[in-house]
Amino acid sequence: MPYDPARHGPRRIVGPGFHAAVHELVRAVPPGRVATYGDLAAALGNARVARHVGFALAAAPDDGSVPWWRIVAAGGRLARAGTAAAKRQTARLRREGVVVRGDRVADFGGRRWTP
DNA sequence: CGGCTGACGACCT
DNA sequence: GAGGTCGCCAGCC
Repeated sequence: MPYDPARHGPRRIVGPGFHAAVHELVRAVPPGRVATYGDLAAALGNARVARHVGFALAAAPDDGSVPWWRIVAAGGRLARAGTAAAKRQTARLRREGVVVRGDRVADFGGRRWTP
């Protein structure tokens, strides 16, 4: 289906360096707080590229310089629930005082942080 | 240059 | 709630 502004809304270009831009934003999330993929995508100018935020995190260095564990899916859900990555994320969040029940962040409304 | 690969989100049945 | 569709596009080969 071709792009149709009436159906799909205004097209916005994310542009090159997207991963780096995501990493920058993620570094700004304070400890004990969480942000969503969609929020970061919106902050980057295109709410539809939430997926790419995820891809950018997958490519992020896992050395602590990018706190990827503070990024959750819409509604406070953990992405990739049940995987080893999700377990690691849960452990790291709890270490910061974030309560996680099952695959969800408790009190998501109060924990949510947006750029 | 073409094809493939994806940490999502909104919406539908 | 559970499961499927589709839009979205940078980065890597």
